[in-house]
Amino acid sequence: MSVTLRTVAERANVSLSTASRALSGSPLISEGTRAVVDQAASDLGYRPNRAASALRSKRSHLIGLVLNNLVNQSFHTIADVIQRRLRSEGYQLILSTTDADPRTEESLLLTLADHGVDGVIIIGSGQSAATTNDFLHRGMAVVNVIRSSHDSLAPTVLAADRDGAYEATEHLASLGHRRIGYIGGIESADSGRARHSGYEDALARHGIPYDESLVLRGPFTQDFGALAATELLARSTGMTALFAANHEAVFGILPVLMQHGMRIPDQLSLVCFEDMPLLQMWHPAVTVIDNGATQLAELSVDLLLSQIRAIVSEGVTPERLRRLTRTYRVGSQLVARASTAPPAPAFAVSSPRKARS
Amino acid sequence: MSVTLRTVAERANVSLSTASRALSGSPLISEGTRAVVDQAASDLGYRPNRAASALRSKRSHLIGLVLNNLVNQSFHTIADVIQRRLRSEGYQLILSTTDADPRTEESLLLTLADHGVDGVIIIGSGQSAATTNDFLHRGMAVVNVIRSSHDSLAPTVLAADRDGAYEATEHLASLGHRRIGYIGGIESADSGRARHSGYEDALARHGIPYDESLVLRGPFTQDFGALAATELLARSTGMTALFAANHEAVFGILPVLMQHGMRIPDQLSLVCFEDMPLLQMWHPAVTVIDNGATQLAELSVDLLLSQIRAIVSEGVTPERLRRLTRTYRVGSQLVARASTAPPAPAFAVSSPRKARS
DNA sequence: CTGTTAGCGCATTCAC
DNA sequence: GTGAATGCGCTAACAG
Repeated sequence: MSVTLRTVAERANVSLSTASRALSGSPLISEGTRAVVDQAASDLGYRPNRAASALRSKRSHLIGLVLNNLVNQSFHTIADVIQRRLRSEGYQLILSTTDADPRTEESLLLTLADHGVDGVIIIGSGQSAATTNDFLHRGMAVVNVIRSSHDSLAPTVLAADRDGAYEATEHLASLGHRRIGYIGGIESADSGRARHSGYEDALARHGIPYDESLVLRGPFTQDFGALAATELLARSTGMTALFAANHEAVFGILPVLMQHGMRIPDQLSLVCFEDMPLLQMWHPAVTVIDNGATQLAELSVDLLLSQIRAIVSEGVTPERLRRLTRTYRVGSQLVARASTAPPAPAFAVSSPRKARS
Repeated sequence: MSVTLRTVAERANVSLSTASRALSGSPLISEGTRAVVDQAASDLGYRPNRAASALRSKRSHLIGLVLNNLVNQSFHTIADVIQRRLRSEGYQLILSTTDADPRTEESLLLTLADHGVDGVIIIGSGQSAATTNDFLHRGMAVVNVIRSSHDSLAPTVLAADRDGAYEATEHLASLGHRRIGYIGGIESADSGRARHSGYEDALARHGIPYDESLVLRGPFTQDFGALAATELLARSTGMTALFAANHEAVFGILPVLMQHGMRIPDQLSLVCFEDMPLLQMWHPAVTVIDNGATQLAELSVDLLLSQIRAIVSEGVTPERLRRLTRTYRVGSQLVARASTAPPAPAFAVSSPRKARS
């Protein structure tokens, strides 16, 4: 009933294999026959059957993306970008969310393999290395993003969490702040740990003592942000600047600052991690560390596609796998806007130095 | 090399077909053999090859989701919900974004068909009815969401845009407001048109004359929101309430209101369309019309799955197709929060006082 | 360069 | 209930 490759071949008066080769752009086909076959195909409105093609060739033109959820700004940005890039390369994206549950993640990965995905991009728990390494050995491409996995043989694309946090803190210190509050993520999260140590390092570099009473770390939720901001404002810490390093918490922090009538940046300078439209339009516009979600996604796709190409040409060799294992960092970027300024002399704890250049 | 159904059959000492039937839960299999086959399968760690299964049975267990982008709050909420529901039913989601371009949409739909998706959920341009109707005739399930398509035979799930806008306006009017500003979407968008007419109707119902100078309609962008809010505040309209019916614009409107030191709800009552975390945490918390994105997604999946079941049992019959074509509305909900109050008589028309510190 | 042949792994006839 | 046989649509040897 429907038009298959056979129909096209008959119409073009060539064999099945010639038709197949012509349509898949094989080099060993004369220009003439290619034209004839192409014509026949378009006349008939031929569409290839991907399932058949995948069964035979082991290439489904499907890529799996595994991540926690789509609510987080960076996550849906990444999903959006990856999907666009892949489509332009002839791939489709199977999207799967895990809610950060390792068991769900594991089961999802296996299901993706059932569907014969050519590769997987995973923002994972770090606990599925055995499975994804097996994927690699079976000729699937794998890329880890945002979260690393120690035992994974696949390349990993990470955000520059430590450096970004360092830069944020440094920015504030350079403006003359010495009482810099920090609201961040939990220690058990890679990003939470890395950002906190960037904060610590920058303080040390500027000879500013680390003060626990200025630091609050907790879950990636709006509620925590609200709580933490309220708490920090309540304490008499002499805080003149705040670094919000927990993205989800920002949604709780901003309303609280506003509610307390904090004048930004006069009373309090503010830097947030991860840019978003809201922060640009805020009054005043908020200085941020842009973590480069778009670039993370782009690089991931690049690494995935180059793996797929290598698998096609070289196959699965130990040497190739060895070359694969590498960590990439996408640099973050300080976007200075109106929410940061030198501390108001009257409120500053120490005498304001001139910011060094 | 890898373990296939044949391996399982051999291990269980049954034929290929028996193994197949046992694993797919066919009723004409004895309990004993089923147990043996199941055991063999799990011993071997058997995983079915979906491509082969799809090729043979025409069921891929893949569903396509077509939408504009993942940035819009409602869109990624819907994608998230749909994906979860489908996974729990044994389906995987192929996600495709169109940027609202009908040509991209068309090509995407065809590609999804190439992959043999069992069904498609589409937030579309309304211009792909011919294609999706063809899908229906070919035994694929189709559901339109959020945007209707006049010629589509598939069921359509819509948000209650008019009623929601009516309710929002009514809420303000009931509080005593008579100068109610409106920032909405363009007339050419279904939702833009529907919400505007809900606004008009509610005004009429309360005997409030429609005043063009209070109404600004434009594209679904943050920039438009900022512009529109600035403009409305600049005009001397005596506006005491504002209905922000353009979701994307809200991100522009809020900062401008804040920037101008508008006291909400004292000087201005505010209602927004489409709820989100930020609005709950705003100070004051913003009254919204919740459009029920989650419910829209849930209902869409229900309709899709029931179609798939019907196709399996009844096949593609004209009667079934006729029964299919139906529009569903997910009611919206007014969530009254702190941003709406009766107009303050003394300040209603006078110029804003100094912003509080 | 092109045609012939042979399956990929599975679900589903049809017999028994 | 179970097995044997067939082919879904396509790609990839293998010849020529």
